[in-house]
Amino acid sequence: MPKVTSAHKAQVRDRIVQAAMESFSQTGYDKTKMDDISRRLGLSKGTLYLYFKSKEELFLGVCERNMKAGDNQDAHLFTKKENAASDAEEIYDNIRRRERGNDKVLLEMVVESTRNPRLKKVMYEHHLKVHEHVLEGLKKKTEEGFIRKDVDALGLAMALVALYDGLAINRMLGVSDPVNKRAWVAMLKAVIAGYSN
Amino acid sequence: MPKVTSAHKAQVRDRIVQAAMESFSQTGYDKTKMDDISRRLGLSKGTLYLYFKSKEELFLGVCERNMKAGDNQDAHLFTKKENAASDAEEIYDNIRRRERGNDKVLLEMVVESTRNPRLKKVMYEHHLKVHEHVLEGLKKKTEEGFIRKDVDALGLAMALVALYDGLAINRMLGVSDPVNKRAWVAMLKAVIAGYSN
Amino acid sequence: MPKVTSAHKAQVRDRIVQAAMESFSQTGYDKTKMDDISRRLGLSKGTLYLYFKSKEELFLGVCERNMKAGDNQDAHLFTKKENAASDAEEIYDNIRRRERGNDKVLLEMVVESTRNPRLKKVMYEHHLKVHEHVLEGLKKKTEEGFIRKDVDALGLAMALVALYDGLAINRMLGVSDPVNKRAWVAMLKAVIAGYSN
Amino acid sequence: MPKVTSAHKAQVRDRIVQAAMESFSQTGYDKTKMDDISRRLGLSKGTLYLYFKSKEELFLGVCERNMKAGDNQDAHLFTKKENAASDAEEIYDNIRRRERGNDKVLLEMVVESTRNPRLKKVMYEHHLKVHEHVLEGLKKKTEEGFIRKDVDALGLAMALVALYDGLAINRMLGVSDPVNKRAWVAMLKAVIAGYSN
DNA sequence: GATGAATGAGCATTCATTCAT
DNA sequence: TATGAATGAATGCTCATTCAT
Repeated sequence: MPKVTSAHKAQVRDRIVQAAMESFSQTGYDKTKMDDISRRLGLSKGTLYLYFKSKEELFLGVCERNMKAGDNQDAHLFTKKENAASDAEEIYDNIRRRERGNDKVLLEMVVESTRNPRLKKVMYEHHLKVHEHVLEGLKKKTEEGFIRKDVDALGLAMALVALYDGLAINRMLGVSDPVNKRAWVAMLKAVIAGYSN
Repeated sequence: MPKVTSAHKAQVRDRIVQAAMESFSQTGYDKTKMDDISRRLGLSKGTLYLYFKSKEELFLGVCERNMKAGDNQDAHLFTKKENAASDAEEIYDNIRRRERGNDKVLLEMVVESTRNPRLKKVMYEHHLKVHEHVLEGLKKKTEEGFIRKDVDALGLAMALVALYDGLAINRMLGVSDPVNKRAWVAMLKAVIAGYSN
Repeated sequence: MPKVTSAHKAQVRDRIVQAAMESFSQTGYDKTKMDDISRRLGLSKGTLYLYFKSKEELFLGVCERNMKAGDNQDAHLFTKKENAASDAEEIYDNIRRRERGNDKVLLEMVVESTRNPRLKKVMYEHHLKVHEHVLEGLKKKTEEGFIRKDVDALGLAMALVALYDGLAINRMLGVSDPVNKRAWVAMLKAVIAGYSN
Repeated sequence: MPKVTSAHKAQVRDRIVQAAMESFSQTGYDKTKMDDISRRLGLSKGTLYLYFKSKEELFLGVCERNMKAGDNQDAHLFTKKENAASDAEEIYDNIRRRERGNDKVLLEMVVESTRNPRLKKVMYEHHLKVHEHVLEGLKKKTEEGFIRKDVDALGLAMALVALYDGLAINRMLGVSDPVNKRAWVAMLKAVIAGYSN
């Protein structure tokens, strides 16, 4: 995937992606100028084009990196019914921590993806992976006897991800994290109450 | 707010907003050209500026209209525990039906709102209204004895809205409606199982 | 010259020219919008086009009117050597009074005339008339024996007009009227001292 | 003030100002298109914006340059009474020579300055400098005993400048240089006759 | 005659991209 | 490799002018 292979190149490429992500986050894809990114890096505009063929390609680079990060991190999951509330909070915090800074680009990415098939594919596949990851966790809990066997685990996994994504939208609109957490907890408690043994 | 006031003018204004919404939905705010919108309408570019003093103002017009539409529509709610699944589906379908065509702009609007305080305010306030609306429904169900009294109704209301919003993101990424509905149902069943008497 | 002949028409035409002159004075030809003029008049934009075929034509109307106004007014002239200073002041004041409000358009007109042959012609001819008018005055004074016979009266006449025009430029730049008058008086005293008997 | 600083850049900047001056002179500020200027230079439109951030800024660049040029050049002044006429002619020619090409923009500048405070300031200050410069010359002549001590030297200096400016207006209107010179000479002879010892 | 909504050519400005050094 | 000056297509917005009512 990297255009250039020496260690140094890979490093520069990484710095560019990082700076681009910050810019895209703050200003949005369209409103971010290549100039902004290069200035943020202390590099010349021309250099960006040594590593990425176009602005769009750079954006895809950012997206791909975001899709990779944290892929395999283990989400902490429920322990026992009584701890539902505090467990739920911890889960929320964990996910939040992982993506510090990402959230705005993520939305941006979703919006862009409706017009960019390649991006859509990358994101769709990543989404599936996340679903599977959560599903994995749920299955483990089912095997441990924590969750009832007749639950639609995949449906629930997808819903949990969607819930989290929806709270990201709240955050964009200025809803504070504690309030979001409250919504998350209220829902998770319902899930545990309803689906656990 | 309307620059021109006669009945006919209000109608033209509406057509413009409608066309703009379609364009913004399909192409995104930045990539939509004023020319596109006017061409879609069969009007001249100049005319747009008789009704909206800038592209941004037009976008806000679209946003405000979206925020208004369906404000007071009653969401069908749960009937009895046994019907949980089919009720959930119906709710989902109801909301979906209301916003046909809107979903993409909505995301676009969220993204833009992070940079436009005025838009952010409009959307935040609308969000609150939606929360209250759902809360109202939950309270009625609580009074009817369908939902347990110790439930954090507001938290749950917010979570339901967030869940729905999150599924909108899924849709953007190409997740099919039936699959989304499955996630929604899985979650709602959990809520009913966990929170209803 | 008037496009329409009934008394009422002529009157409307006059009001338009007057309003246009004010607008052109304040904002300059290019920056003045037809809208500004019509709004100032409380007439519709379309109406302007019933009286003038184009913006440029309207500007010419303004110019022609300016060129006509005050053509035959008699400038007060020198009385006797001893009164030179006060006479000079009075002359200056007289001319000033005549053109209240005009000065800015006049400059504007000169600038435009370099690109508009028809306007140039109108103004050039007017200029000649003014020269002749002043020349007339000087000749009378020569006959009265106040001015020496060997003076180049036409050259002097032109110079007096130019001096006055130059002071108009000063005014544009913010030089106050008293200061301008001082310059005028200093020069006129020299002329009287040097050329009178 | 220059956006770019290397030697080569300064040179390009100069070429731009020069070309802009020519265009503004010929076509006037408003009617000159950025395209015209860039085409005249054989540069792209975008390049202009590397050196000046807007059309207005470029116009100010032209103005500032015009205000600087020839600031300290010494005007030849009167020698003796008998030479009044030829001296006057020479003075006129000298000033004329200095400003070849400028005259139209100067008028344009005056007109614009009534709407642009920054420009007004630049021009007003330059005007003062010119007045002082001429005053200096007159004072020297007074000390040399050529001019009478009781003359209002500052008033006279201002009047001389105004006379010259007024002749510039004549030129715009198509009055030929010889004719203008005749007016100038007629007036200067009067001054010398009236004010010299 | 009068109106003012509609028009669309015109223009300043921006910014992704290239390329000579 | 790295640079950043130069490019020019693209686009939001303006405003003189027209014309149906």
